[in-house]
Amino acid sequence: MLPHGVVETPVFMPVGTAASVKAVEQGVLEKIGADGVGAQIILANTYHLYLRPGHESIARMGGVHRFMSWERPMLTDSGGFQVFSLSGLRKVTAEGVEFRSHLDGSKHFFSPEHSMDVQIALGADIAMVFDECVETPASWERTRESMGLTHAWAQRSKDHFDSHKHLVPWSEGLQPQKRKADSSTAAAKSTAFALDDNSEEGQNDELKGATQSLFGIVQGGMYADLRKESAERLVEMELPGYAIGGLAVGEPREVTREMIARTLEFLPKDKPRYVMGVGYPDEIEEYAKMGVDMMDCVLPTRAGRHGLLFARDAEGKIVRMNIKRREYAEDSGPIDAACGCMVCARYSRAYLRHLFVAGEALGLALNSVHNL
RNA sequence: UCCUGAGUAGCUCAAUGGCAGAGCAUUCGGCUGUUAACCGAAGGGUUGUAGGUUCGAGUCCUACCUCAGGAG
Repeated sequence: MLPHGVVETPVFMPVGTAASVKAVEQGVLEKIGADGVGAQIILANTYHLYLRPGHESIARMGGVHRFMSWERPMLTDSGGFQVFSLSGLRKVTAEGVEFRSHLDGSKHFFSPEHSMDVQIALGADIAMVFDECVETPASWERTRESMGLTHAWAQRSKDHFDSHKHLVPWSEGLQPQKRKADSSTAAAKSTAFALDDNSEEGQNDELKGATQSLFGIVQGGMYADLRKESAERLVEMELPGYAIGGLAVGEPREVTREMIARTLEFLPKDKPRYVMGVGYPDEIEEYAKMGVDMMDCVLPTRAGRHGLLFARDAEGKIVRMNIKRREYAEDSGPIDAACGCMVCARYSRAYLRHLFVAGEALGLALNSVHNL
């Protein structure tokens, strides 16, 4: 149970880094699916929102939910990955990370405690522990050292979070989404979404008791023994959910799958298990079948903005469609006849190609919606 | 009719007399906890035409053609 509602799993979370799932308006995001139901939960980013417009400003504006008018659950990434991936000048110590803003070069310092303060202020339904993502490839020794830092930071994140988290944050002015309750999140493997704005009375009261949650992040690079150690160490902290981080950073798919499998077996099945940063549509399907409950990825939206669409061939296999290709110039068919999304129901490949080639913003939005 | 300026890739333009290039466009590829409506590759030329000078001419000279501006 999250402050802004129930999330049915397995679930894919669109990435909305700067309080925006790029090119997709919130009202559309809520109902993009074939069944008229859209994203259940989105991801926003601590690092980016801290730098701009600033978490304190967002808190004064009523939190991310009210700020961006998103009434459903939201998860915030802790900023650890951003510090790793885009801050050229950074200094990691046991205390935290000193880094320079990619916007203006100004110096900043993130500790686990500070990351928690920012995520709490943003009003995240689910916050993530502040972790360090090790580069790939990295030696076993380097990976283990980094993993140890992540564990220490996870404990500090939890200690700080537990004494500061909010009840139903910043949502006084917005009605929480009312939807069918399903407490067995990890067990629910149905792909049918059951969000319902007309569910029974009393749902609001139940939601009001929900607090922000903090998930742990398993690291350990590409070493199964370290993955096991990391998972066990985090499970000892008794967090409400666990993520598998540090994957899909350049390693082969087989390695990703292997690391996920070798981590899942040490994570409790009755809590959400979240693989961060994946993936391709077929990967999402595969990992969900392996028992992963949550995934997020920029791919559907970024690829969409870049003209790469995902569709299924006659055999149901996922295929890539580069919509700018000449062959679609007068193709009156939908992206994917079996898709049923609001884009496939209405627009042709030829039109989408035209929009993309002409640089029309609508094309970016429609491509993103289809991929999501 | 005369004067001036300009003619180089599909377009807009570079290139001290010394290997003819860029941007855009075109065609294709890439994208995994977003610095990304982004990044990359490829194709594309008798440098307006005809002569001349020179070891060597997109570049200098002559004539012509086309376009723009000006004068009459």
